[in-house]
Amino acid sequence: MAHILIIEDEKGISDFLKEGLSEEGYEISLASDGEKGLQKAMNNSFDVILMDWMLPKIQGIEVTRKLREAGNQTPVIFLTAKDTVQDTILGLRSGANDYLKKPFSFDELLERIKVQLRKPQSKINHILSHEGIKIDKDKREVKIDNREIHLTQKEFDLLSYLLQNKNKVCTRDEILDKVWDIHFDYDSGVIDVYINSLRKKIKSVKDVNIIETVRGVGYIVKD
Amino acid sequence: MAHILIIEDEKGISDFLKEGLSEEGYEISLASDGEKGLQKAMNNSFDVILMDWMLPKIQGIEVTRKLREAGNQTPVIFLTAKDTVQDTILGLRSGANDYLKKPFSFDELLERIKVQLRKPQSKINHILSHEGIKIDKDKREVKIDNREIHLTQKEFDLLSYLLQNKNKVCTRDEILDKVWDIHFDYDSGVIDVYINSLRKKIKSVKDVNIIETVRGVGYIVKD
DNA sequence: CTTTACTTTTAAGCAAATTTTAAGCTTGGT
DNA sequence: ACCAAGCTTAAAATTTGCTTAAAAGTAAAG
Repeated sequence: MAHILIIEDEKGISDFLKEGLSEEGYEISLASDGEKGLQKAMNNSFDVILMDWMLPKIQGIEVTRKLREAGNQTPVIFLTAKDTVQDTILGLRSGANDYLKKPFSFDELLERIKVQLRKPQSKINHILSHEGIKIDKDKREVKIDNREIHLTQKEFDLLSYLLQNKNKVCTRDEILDKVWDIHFDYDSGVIDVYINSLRKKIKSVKDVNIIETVRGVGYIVKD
Repeated sequence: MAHILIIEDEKGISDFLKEGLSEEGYEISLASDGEKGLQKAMNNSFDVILMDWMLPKIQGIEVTRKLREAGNQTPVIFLTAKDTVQDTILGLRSGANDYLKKPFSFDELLERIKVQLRKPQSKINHILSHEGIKIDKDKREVKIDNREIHLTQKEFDLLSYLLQNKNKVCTRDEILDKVWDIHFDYDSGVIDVYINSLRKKIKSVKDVNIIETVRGVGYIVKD
Protein backbone atom coordinates (compact mmCIF):
# COMPACT_ATOMS: atom_id res chain seq x y z
CA MET A 1 0.00 0.00 0.00
CA ALA A 2 1.02 3.58 -0.52
CA HIS A 3 3.37 5.31 1.87
CA ILE A 4 2.53 8.85 3.03
CA LEU A 5 4.76 11.34 4.83
CA ILE A 6 3.02 13.90 7.04
CA ILE A 7 5.07 17.00 7.84
CA GLU A 8 3.09 18.81 10.53
CA ASP A 9 4.02 20.28 13.90
CA GLU A 10 0.64 20.36 15.63
CA LYS A 11 0.38 16.97 17.23
CA GLY A 12 -3.42 17.07 17.29
CA ILE A 13 -3.64 17.38 13.54
CA SER A 14 -0.94 14.89 12.68
CA ASP A 15 -2.47 12.31 15.00
CA PHE A 16 -5.87 12.83 13.48
CA LEU A 17 -4.45 12.44 9.97
CA LYS A 18 -2.36 9.45 10.88
CA GLU A 19 -5.28 7.64 12.41
CA GLY A 20 -7.66 8.39 9.57
CA LEU A 21 -5.22 7.50 6.84
CA SER A 22 -4.00 4.35 8.57
CA GLU A 23 -7.57 3.20 8.69
CA GLU A 24 -7.71 3.58 4.93
CA GLY A 25 -4.73 1.29 4.64
CA TYR A 26 -1.96 3.81 4.08
CA GLU A 27 1.42 3.48 5.73
CA ILE A 28 2.24 6.70 7.57
CA SER A 29 5.45 8.46 8.58
CA LEU A 30 5.52 11.63 10.64
CA ALA A 31 7.89 14.57 10.80
CA SER A 32 7.35 17.38 13.25
CA ASP A 33 9.44 20.09 11.67
CA GLY A 34 10.66 21.18 8.26
CA GLU A 35 14.20 19.99 8.73
CA LYS A 36 13.27 16.46 9.73
CA GLY A 37 10.62 16.43 7.04
CA LEU A 38 13.04 17.37 4.31
CA GLN A 39 15.50 14.79 5.48
CA LYS A 40 12.95 12.00 5.59
CA ALA A 41 11.56 12.96 2.22
CA MET A 42 14.98 12.88 0.63
CA ASN A 43 16.10 9.61 2.12
CA ASN A 44 12.97 7.56 1.56
CA SER A 45 10.63 7.26 -1.36
CA PHE A 46 7.13 8.26 -0.39
CA ASP A 47 4.13 8.18 -2.62
CA VAL A 48 2.64 11.41 -1.30
CA ILE A 49 3.71 14.12 1.14
CA LEU A 50 1.19 16.11 3.19
CA MET A 51 2.79 19.40 4.07
CA ASP A 52 1.92 22.11 6.56
CA TRP A 53 2.97 25.64 5.72
CA MET A 54 4.08 27.00 9.03
CA LEU A 55 6.67 24.71 10.52
CA PRO A 56 9.57 25.00 12.94
CA LYS A 57 13.09 25.30 11.46
CA ILE A 58 12.13 25.33 7.75
CA GLN A 59 8.80 26.49 6.34
CA GLY A 60 6.80 24.03 4.25
CA ILE A 61 7.11 26.10 1.14
CA GLU A 62 10.87 26.06 1.49
CA VAL A 63 10.92 22.32 2.07
CA THR A 64 8.96 21.82 -1.12
CA ARG A 65 11.26 24.08 -3.07
CA LYS A 66 14.37 22.30 -1.86
CA LEU A 67 12.86 18.93 -2.69
CA ARG A 68 12.15 19.97 -6.24
CA GLU A 69 15.55 21.52 -6.64
CA ALA A 70 17.06 18.22 -5.65
CA GLY A 71 15.04 16.54 -8.38
CA ASN A 72 12.57 14.86 -6.06
CA GLN A 73 9.19 14.55 -7.77
CA THR A 74 7.08 13.12 -4.96
CA PRO A 75 3.59 14.68 -5.05
CA VAL A 76 3.17 17.31 -2.33
CA ILE A 77 -0.22 18.37 -0.99
CA PHE A 78 -0.28 21.46 1.18
CA LEU A 79 -2.65 21.40 4.16
CA THR A 80 -2.66 24.80 5.69
CA ALA A 81 -4.55 27.58 7.40
CA LYS A 82 -3.03 30.11 5.03
CA ASP A 83 -6.10 30.51 2.90
CA THR A 84 -5.64 33.51 0.63
CA VAL A 85 -5.37 33.14 -3.10
CA GLN A 86 -1.89 34.60 -2.91
CA ASP A 87 -0.79 31.89 -0.49
CA THR A 88 -2.26 29.18 -2.66
CA ILE A 89 -0.37 30.48 -5.64
CA LEU A 90 2.90 30.66 -3.74
CA GLY A 91 2.39 27.16 -2.45
CA LEU A 92 1.69 25.68 -5.86
CA ARG A 93 4.48 27.67 -7.41
CA SER A 94 6.98 26.25 -4.96
CA GLY A 95 6.37 22.89 -6.57
CA ALA A 96 3.33 21.51 -4.75
CA ASN A 97 0.74 19.48 -6.61
CA ASP A 98 -2.33 20.46 -4.64
CA TYR A 99 -3.31 22.89 -1.94
CA LEU A 100 -6.07 22.36 0.64
CA LYS A 101 -7.17 25.08 2.99
CA LYS A 102 -7.94 24.24 6.62
CA PRO A 103 -10.47 23.36 7.71
CA PHE A 104 -10.79 20.75 5.02
CA SER A 105 -12.99 17.72 4.67
CA PHE A 106 -11.16 14.51 5.39
CA ASP A 107 -13.03 12.77 2.60
CA GLU A 108 -11.91 15.37 0.13
CA LEU A 109 -8.34 14.96 1.28
CA LEU A 110 -8.63 11.22 0.76
CA GLU A 111 -9.87 11.73 -2.75
CA ARG A 112 -7.17 14.25 -3.58
CA ILE A 113 -4.53 11.85 -2.30
CA LYS A 114 -5.94 9.23 -4.63
CA VAL A 115 -5.63 11.64 -7.53
CA GLN A 116 -1.93 11.99 -6.80
CA LEU A 117 -1.51 8.24 -6.54
CA ARG A 118 -2.99 7.60 -9.94
CA LYS A 119 -0.42 6.17 -12.26
CA PRO A 120 0.35 8.55 -15.10
CA GLN A 121 -0.54 5.82 -17.50
CA SER A 122 -0.94 2.19 -16.87
CA LYS A 123 -0.02 0.11 -19.82
CA ILE A 124 -2.35 -2.55 -18.53
CA ASN A 125 -5.20 -1.55 -20.75
CA HIS A 126 -3.04 -1.36 -23.78
CA ILE A 127 -2.22 -5.03 -23.79
CA LEU A 128 -4.91 -7.58 -24.45
CA SER A 129 -4.19 -11.24 -24.23
CA HIS A 130 -5.99 -14.47 -24.82
CA GLU A 131 -4.67 -18.01 -25.06
CA GLY A 132 -1.15 -17.11 -26.06
CA ILE A 133 -2.26 -14.26 -28.28
CA LYS A 134 -0.95 -10.93 -27.12
CA ILE A 135 -2.08 -7.64 -28.60
CA ASP A 136 -0.04 -4.57 -27.83
CA LYS A 137 -2.13 -1.57 -28.76
CA ASP A 138 0.75 0.86 -28.34
CA LYS A 139 3.04 -0.95 -30.70
CA ARG A 140 0.13 -2.25 -32.78
CA GLU A 141 1.84 -5.58 -32.59
CA VAL A 142 0.36 -9.05 -32.31
CA LYS A 143 2.27 -12.01 -30.98
CA ILE A 144 1.18 -15.61 -30.81
CA ASP A 145 3.31 -17.65 -28.44
CA ASN A 146 5.86 -14.88 -28.84
CA ARG A 147 5.99 -15.16 -32.60
CA GLU A 148 4.95 -11.94 -34.25
CA ILE A 149 2.35 -11.94 -36.98
CA HIS A 150 1.70 -9.02 -39.25
CA LEU A 151 -1.85 -7.70 -39.38
CA THR A 152 -3.16 -4.87 -41.50
CA GLN A 153 -4.94 -1.98 -39.85
CA LYS A 154 -8.45 -3.34 -40.26
CA GLU A 155 -7.40 -6.83 -39.23
CA PHE A 156 -5.81 -5.40 -36.14
CA ASP A 157 -8.82 -3.28 -35.27
CA LEU A 158 -11.18 -6.19 -35.77
CA LEU A 159 -9.18 -8.60 -33.65
CA SER A 160 -8.79 -5.98 -30.93
CA TYR A 161 -12.49 -5.35 -30.92
CA LEU A 162 -13.33 -9.02 -30.62
CA LEU A 163 -10.86 -9.56 -27.80
CA GLN A 164 -11.97 -6.43 -26.03
CA ASN A 165 -15.44 -7.92 -25.98
CA LYS A 166 -14.36 -11.38 -24.95
CA ASN A 167 -17.23 -13.71 -24.07
CA LYS A 168 -19.79 -11.48 -25.72
CA VAL A 169 -21.22 -11.95 -29.17
CA CYS A 170 -20.30 -9.08 -31.45
CA THR A 171 -23.01 -8.56 -34.02
CA ARG A 172 -22.22 -7.65 -37.57
CA ASP A 173 -23.84 -4.28 -37.05
CA GLU A 174 -21.73 -3.55 -34.01
CA ILE A 175 -18.58 -4.55 -35.83
CA LEU A 176 -19.46 -2.42 -38.82
CA ASP A 177 -20.17 0.44 -36.46
CA LYS A 178 -17.12 0.22 -34.25
CA VAL A 179 -14.47 -1.10 -36.60
CA TRP A 180 -15.55 0.23 -39.96
CA ASP A 181 -17.27 3.39 -38.76
CA ILE A 182 -20.30 2.59 -40.85
CA HIS A 183 -23.37 3.68 -38.95
CA PHE A 184 -26.09 2.76 -41.38
CA ASP A 185 -27.41 -0.52 -42.62
CA TYR A 186 -24.96 -1.97 -45.02
CA ASP A 187 -24.63 -5.35 -46.57
CA SER A 188 -21.41 -6.61 -47.96
CA GLY A 189 -19.02 -9.40 -47.39
CA VAL A 190 -16.18 -7.38 -45.90
CA ILE A 191 -16.50 -8.80 -42.45
CA ASP A 192 -16.46 -12.36 -43.72
CA VAL A 193 -13.35 -11.67 -45.72
CA TYR A 194 -11.55 -10.19 -42.76
CA ILE A 195 -12.61 -12.89 -40.34
CA ASN A 196 -11.32 -15.40 -42.84
CA SER A 197 -8.02 -13.67 -43.18
CA LEU A 198 -7.62 -13.37 -39.41
CA ARG A 199 -8.32 -17.05 -38.88
CA LYS A 200 -5.85 -17.93 -41.60
CA LYS A 201 -3.09 -15.77 -40.20
CA ILE A 202 -3.59 -17.10 -36.71
CA LYS A 203 -3.74 -20.68 -37.85
CA SER A 204 -0.53 -20.28 -39.81
CA VAL A 205 1.25 -19.91 -36.48
CA LYS A 206 -0.82 -21.94 -34.07
CA ASP A 207 -3.48 -24.47 -34.85
CA VAL A 208 -6.43 -22.97 -32.99
CA ASN A 209 -9.59 -21.16 -33.92
CA ILE A 210 -10.40 -18.58 -31.31
CA ILE A 211 -13.06 -16.82 -33.34
CA GLU A 212 -16.32 -18.72 -33.25
CA THR A 213 -19.15 -17.79 -35.56
CA VAL A 214 -22.64 -17.38 -34.21
CA ARG A 215 -24.87 -18.05 -37.14
CA GLY A 216 -27.29 -15.23 -37.91
CA VAL A 217 -25.76 -12.90 -35.37
CA GLY A 218 -22.03 -12.40 -35.48
CA TYR A 219 -18.81 -13.63 -33.91
CA ILE A 220 -17.47 -14.33 -30.47
CA VAL A 221 -14.18 -15.07 -28.73
CA LYS A 222 -14.70 -17.28 -25.69
CA ASP A 223 -12.38 -18.02 -22.81
CA MET B 1 2.43 26.81 -26.35
CA ALA B 2 0.00 24.62 -24.50
CA HIS B 3 -3.40 23.91 -25.93
CA ILE B 4 -6.44 24.09 -23.66
CA LEU B 5 -9.97 22.86 -24.29
CA ILE B 6 -12.78 24.66 -22.47
CA ILE B 7 -16.03 22.74 -22.20
CA GLU B 8 -18.57 25.24 -20.91
CA ASP B 9 -22.06 26.23 -22.04
CA GLU B 10 -22.35 29.69 -20.53
CA LYS B 11 -20.92 31.96 -23.14
CA GLY B 12 -20.06 34.66 -20.62
CA ILE B 13 -17.78 32.36 -18.70
CA SER B 14 -16.16 30.69 -21.67
CA ASP B 15 -15.45 34.05 -23.28
CA PHE B 16 -13.93 35.32 -20.09
CA LEU B 17 -11.74 32.25 -19.76
CA LYS B 18 -10.76 32.30 -23.38
CA GLU B 19 -9.70 35.91 -23.27
CA GLY B 20 -7.76 35.58 -20.05
CA LEU B 21 -5.98 32.40 -21.04
CA SER B 22 -5.19 33.61 -24.54
CA GLU B 23 -3.52 36.60 -23.00
CA GLU B 24 -1.29 34.21 -21.08
CA GLY B 25 -0.24 32.66 -24.35
CA TYR B 26 -2.39 29.55 -24.33
CA GLU B 27 -4.12 28.32 -27.40
CA ILE B 28 -7.82 27.83 -26.71
CA SER B 29 -10.54 25.63 -28.15
CA LEU B 30 -14.16 25.86 -27.05
CA ALA B 31 -16.98 23.34 -26.83
CA SER B 32 -20.44 24.39 -25.77
CA ASP B 33 -21.88 21.03 -24.76
CA GLY B 34 -20.73 17.70 -23.43
CA GLU B 35 -21.11 15.87 -26.70
CA LYS B 36 -19.02 18.28 -28.73
CA GLY B 37 -16.52 18.47 -25.89
CA LEU B 38 -16.07 14.73 -25.72
CA GLN B 39 -15.64 14.54 -29.43
CA LYS B 40 -13.06 17.32 -29.56
CA ALA B 41 -11.18 15.88 -26.62
CA MET B 42 -10.99 12.47 -28.25
CA ASN B 43 -9.90 13.65 -31.66
CA ASN B 44 -7.29 16.18 -30.65
CA SER B 45 -4.59 16.11 -28.10
CA PHE B 46 -5.00 18.90 -25.59
CA ASP B 47 -2.69 19.63 -22.73
CA VAL B 48 -5.46 20.49 -20.28
CA ILE B 49 -9.25 20.39 -20.31
CA LEU B 50 -11.36 22.83 -18.27
CA MET B 51 -14.71 21.21 -17.62
CA ASP B 52 -18.01 22.54 -16.41
CA TRP B 53 -20.24 20.13 -14.52
CA MET B 54 -23.67 20.98 -15.83
CA LEU B 55 -23.68 20.82 -19.58
CA PRO B 56 -26.24 20.18 -22.32
CA LYS B 57 -26.35 16.67 -23.80
CA ILE B 58 -23.74 15.00 -21.58
CA GLN B 59 -22.76 16.12 -18.09
CA GLY B 60 -19.15 17.01 -17.44
CA ILE B 61 -18.66 14.17 -15.02
CA GLU B 62 -19.83 11.72 -17.65
CA VAL B 63 -17.58 13.26 -20.28
CA THR B 64 -14.62 12.79 -17.96
CA ARG B 65 -15.54 9.22 -17.22
CA LYS B 66 -15.89 8.35 -20.88
CA LEU B 67 -12.56 9.98 -21.67
CA ARG B 68 -10.78 7.92 -19.07
CA GLU B 69 -12.53 4.76 -20.16
CA ALA B 70 -11.22 5.36 -23.62
CA GLY B 71 -7.71 5.62 -22.21
CA ASN B 72 -7.39 9.36 -22.61
CA GLN B 73 -5.14 10.78 -19.88
CA THR B 74 -5.44 14.50 -20.56
CA PRO B 75 -5.58 16.42 -17.27
CA VAL B 76 -9.11 17.59 -16.48
CA ILE B 77 -9.86 20.50 -14.16
CA PHE B 78 -13.47 20.92 -13.10
CA LEU B 79 -14.73 24.49 -12.85
CA THR B 80 -18.16 24.38 -11.36
CA ALA B 81 -20.75 25.92 -9.10
CA LYS B 82 -21.38 22.54 -7.50
CA ASP B 83 -19.46 23.24 -4.35
CA THR B 84 -20.25 20.54 -1.79
CA VAL B 85 -17.62 18.09 -0.64
CA GLN B 86 -19.68 15.30 -2.07
CA ASP B 87 -19.64 16.91 -5.52
CA THR B 88 -15.92 17.45 -5.34
CA ILE B 89 -15.38 13.82 -4.51
CA LEU B 90 -17.59 12.63 -7.33
CA GLY B 91 -15.82 14.94 -9.75
CA LEU B 92 -12.37 13.76 -8.78
CA ARG B 93 -13.47 10.16 -8.72
CA SER B 94 -14.74 10.38 -12.28
CA GLY B 95 -11.14 10.87 -13.31
CA ALA B 96 -10.56 14.61 -12.95
CA ASN B 97 -7.22 15.92 -11.73
CA ASP B 98 -8.40 19.03 -9.93
CA TYR B 99 -11.64 20.65 -8.90
CA LEU B 100 -12.21 24.38 -8.52
CA LYS B 101 -15.42 25.80 -7.10
CA LYS B 102 -17.01 28.89 -8.63
CA PRO B 103 -16.43 31.66 -8.02
CA PHE B 104 -12.74 31.03 -8.28
CA SER B 105 -9.79 33.33 -8.62
CA PHE B 106 -8.46 33.49 -12.13
CA ASP B 107 -4.92 33.63 -10.82
CA GLU B 108 -5.43 30.45 -8.87
CA LEU B 109 -6.83 28.77 -11.95
CA LEU B 110 -3.76 29.84 -13.89
CA GLU B 111 -1.50 28.35 -11.27
CA ARG B 112 -3.44 25.11 -11.11
CA ILE B 113 -3.25 24.82 -14.88
CA LYS B 114 0.51 25.20 -14.63
CA VAL B 115 0.61 22.39 -12.09
CA GLN B 116 -1.07 20.09 -14.59
CA LEU B 117 1.29 21.17 -17.34
CA ARG B 118 4.39 20.32 -15.34
CA LYS B 119 6.28 17.56 -16.98
CA PRO B 120 6.73 14.61 -14.63
CA GLN B 121 10.28 14.24 -15.83
CA SER B 122 13.62 15.82 -15.16
CA LYS B 123 16.91 16.04 -16.94
CA ILE B 124 16.71 12.40 -17.92
CA ASN B 125 14.64 13.36 -20.89
CA HIS B 126 16.99 16.02 -22.09
CA ILE B 127 19.20 13.32 -23.42
CA LEU B 128 17.53 10.60 -25.41
CA SER B 129 19.43 7.69 -26.74
CA HIS B 130 18.71 4.65 -28.80
CA GLU B 131 21.06 2.17 -30.42
CA GLY B 132 24.03 4.46 -30.65
CA ILE B 133 21.96 7.51 -31.49
CA LYS B 134 22.22 10.21 -28.88
CA ILE B 135 20.02 13.29 -28.85
CA ASP B 136 20.87 16.22 -26.64
CA LYS B 137 17.78 18.38 -26.46
CA ASP B 138 19.56 21.27 -24.80
CA LYS B 139 22.33 21.50 -27.34
CA ARG B 140 20.01 20.36 -30.14
CA GLU B 141 22.73 18.01 -31.17
CA VAL B 142 22.53 14.50 -32.59
CA LYS B 143 25.36 12.00 -32.54
CA ILE B 144 25.47 8.56 -34.04
CA ASP B 145 28.26 6.42 -32.65
CA ASN B 146 29.80 9.71 -31.56
CA ARG B 147 29.79 11.18 -35.04
CA GLU B 148 27.67 14.28 -35.17
CA ILE B 149 25.04 14.65 -37.87
CA HIS B 150 23.36 17.89 -38.76
CA LEU B 151 19.58 17.95 -38.62
CA THR B 152 17.33 20.85 -39.44
CA GLN B 153 14.92 22.06 -36.79
CA LYS B 154 11.94 20.05 -37.97
CA GLU B 155 14.03 16.95 -38.50
CA PHE B 156 15.33 17.29 -34.98
CA ASP B 157 11.88 17.79 -33.49
CA LEU B 158 10.48 14.84 -35.37
CA LEU B 159 13.27 12.48 -34.36
CA SER B 160 13.04 13.65 -30.75
CA TYR B 161 9.32 13.05 -30.71
CA LEU B 162 9.67 9.56 -32.09
CA LEU B 163 12.38 8.65 -29.60
CA GLN B 164 10.47 10.20 -26.73
CA ASN B 165 7.65 7.84 -27.58
CA LYS B 166 9.80 4.80 -28.08
CA ASN B 167 7.81 1.59 -28.42
CA LYS B 168 4.60 3.40 -29.17
CA VAL B 169 3.19 4.06 -32.60
CA CYS B 170 3.03 7.77 -33.31
CA THR B 171 0.11 8.49 -35.57
CA ARG B 172 0.32 11.05 -38.30
CA ASP B 173 -2.20 13.19 -36.46
CA GLU B 174 -0.19 13.12 -33.27
CA ILE B 175 2.96 14.03 -35.14
CA LEU B 176 1.26 16.87 -36.96
CA ASP B 177 -0.12 18.02 -33.63
CA LYS B 178 3.02 17.83 -31.55
CA VAL B 179 5.75 18.53 -34.05
CA TRP B 180 4.05 20.81 -36.55
CA ASP B 181 1.53 22.39 -34.20
CA ILE B 182 -1.28 21.69 -36.61
CA HIS B 183 -4.38 20.83 -34.62
CA PHE B 184 -6.87 20.28 -37.39
CA ASP B 185 -7.26 17.64 -39.99
CA TYR B 186 -4.64 18.22 -42.60
CA ASP B 187 -3.40 16.18 -45.45
CA SER B 188 -0.05 16.72 -46.99
CA GLY B 189 3.11 14.83 -47.60
CA VAL B 190 5.35 16.75 -45.21
CA ILE B 191 5.73 13.94 -42.77
CA ASP B 192 6.74 11.49 -45.48
CA VAL B 193 9.34 13.88 -46.77
CA TYR B 194 10.84 14.40 -43.35
CA ILE B 195 10.84 10.74 -42.46
CA ASN B 196 12.59 10.08 -45.71
CA SER B 197 15.21 12.67 -45.04
CA LEU B 198 15.78 11.45 -41.48
CA ARG B 199 16.26 7.89 -42.65
CA LYS B 200 18.67 9.04 -45.31
CA LYS B 201 20.77 11.10 -42.93
CA ILE B 202 20.93 8.34 -40.37
CA LYS B 203 21.79 5.74 -42.95
CA SER B 204 24.59 7.88 -44.33
CA VAL B 205 26.40 7.36 -41.05
CA LYS B 206 25.25 3.96 -39.89
CA ASP B 207 23.43 1.35 -41.87
CA VAL B 208 20.32 0.89 -39.76
CA ASN B 209 16.70 1.88 -40.04
CA ILE B 210 15.34 2.67 -36.65
CA ILE B 211 12.12 4.23 -37.89
CA GLU B 212 9.59 1.60 -38.84
CA THR B 213 6.46 2.54 -40.67
CA VAL B 214 3.12 1.20 -39.52
CA ARG B 215 0.98 1.34 -42.60
CA GLY B 216 -2.25 3.26 -42.20
CA VAL B 217 -1.27 4.56 -38.79
CA GLY B 218 2.11 6.18 -38.46
CA TYR B 219 5.67 5.46 -37.42
CA ILE B 220 7.41 3.77 -34.51
CA VAL B 221 10.88 3.38 -33.06
CA LYS B 222 11.21 0.06 -31.30
CA ASP B 223 13.81 -1.16 -28.88
C1' DC C 1 17.82 46.19 -50.96
C1' DT C 2 19.40 42.18 -53.17
C1' DT C 3 21.73 37.98 -53.10
C1' DT C 4 22.60 33.63 -51.32
C1' DA C 5 22.21 29.57 -48.72
C1' DC C 6 19.25 26.94 -46.45
C1' DT C 7 14.86 25.15 -44.63
C1' DT C 8 10.22 23.89 -45.27
C1' DT C 9 6.24 22.78 -48.03
C1' DT C 10 3.90 21.26 -52.15
C1' DA C 11 3.19 18.28 -55.89
C1' DA C 12 3.41 14.36 -58.88
C1' DG C 13 4.66 9.75 -60.45
C1' DC C 14 5.25 5.27 -59.07
C1' DA C 15 5.06 0.92 -56.56
C1' DA C 16 3.14 -1.75 -53.25
C1' DA C 17 -0.11 -2.90 -49.71
C1' DT C 18 -4.73 -2.68 -48.20
C1' DT C 19 -9.55 -2.78 -48.70
C1' DT C 20 -13.62 -3.86 -51.14
C1' DT C 21 -16.39 -6.29 -54.42
C1' DA C 22 -18.12 -10.21 -56.47
C1' DA C 23 -18.87 -14.88 -57.64
C1' DG C 24 -18.98 -19.68 -56.75
C1' DC C 25 -18.75 -23.01 -53.08
C1' DT C 26 -19.86 -25.14 -48.27
C1' DT C 27 -22.41 -25.90 -44.48
C1' DG C 28 -25.95 -26.03 -40.86
C1' DG C 29 -30.64 -26.10 -39.79
C1' DT C 30 -35.29 -27.12 -40.95
C1' DA D 1 -33.08 -31.59 -50.16
C1' DC D 2 -33.42 -26.71 -49.87
C1' DC D 3 -32.14 -22.18 -48.57
C1' DA D 4 -29.93 -18.70 -46.38
C1' DA D 5 -25.79 -17.63 -44.02
C1' DG D 6 -21.23 -17.99 -44.04
C1' DC D 7 -16.66 -19.28 -46.28
C1' DT D 8 -13.09 -18.88 -49.71
C1' DT D 9 -10.77 -17.00 -53.46
C1' DA D 10 -9.24 -13.95 -56.83
C1' DA D 11 -9.35 -9.78 -59.10
C1' DA D 12 -10.62 -4.78 -59.07
C1' DA D 13 -10.51 -0.51 -56.78
C1' DT D 14 -8.55 2.34 -53.64
C1' DT D 15 -5.32 4.06 -50.44
C1' DT D 16 -0.90 4.76 -48.64
C1' DG D 17 3.83 5.67 -48.53
C1' DC D 18 8.31 6.49 -50.88
C1' DT D 19 11.01 9.27 -53.70
C1' DT D 20 12.19 13.31 -56.32
C1' DA D 21 12.22 17.73 -57.89
C1' DA D 22 10.75 22.11 -57.80
C1' DA D 23 8.47 26.04 -55.44
C1' DA D 24 7.87 28.91 -51.50
C1' DG D 25 9.47 30.79 -47.42
C1' DT D 26 13.40 32.70 -44.12
C1' DA D 27 17.31 34.71 -42.51
C1' DA D 28 21.89 36.22 -42.69
C1' DA D 29 25.54 38.56 -45.49
C1' DG D 30 27.06 41.59 -48.88
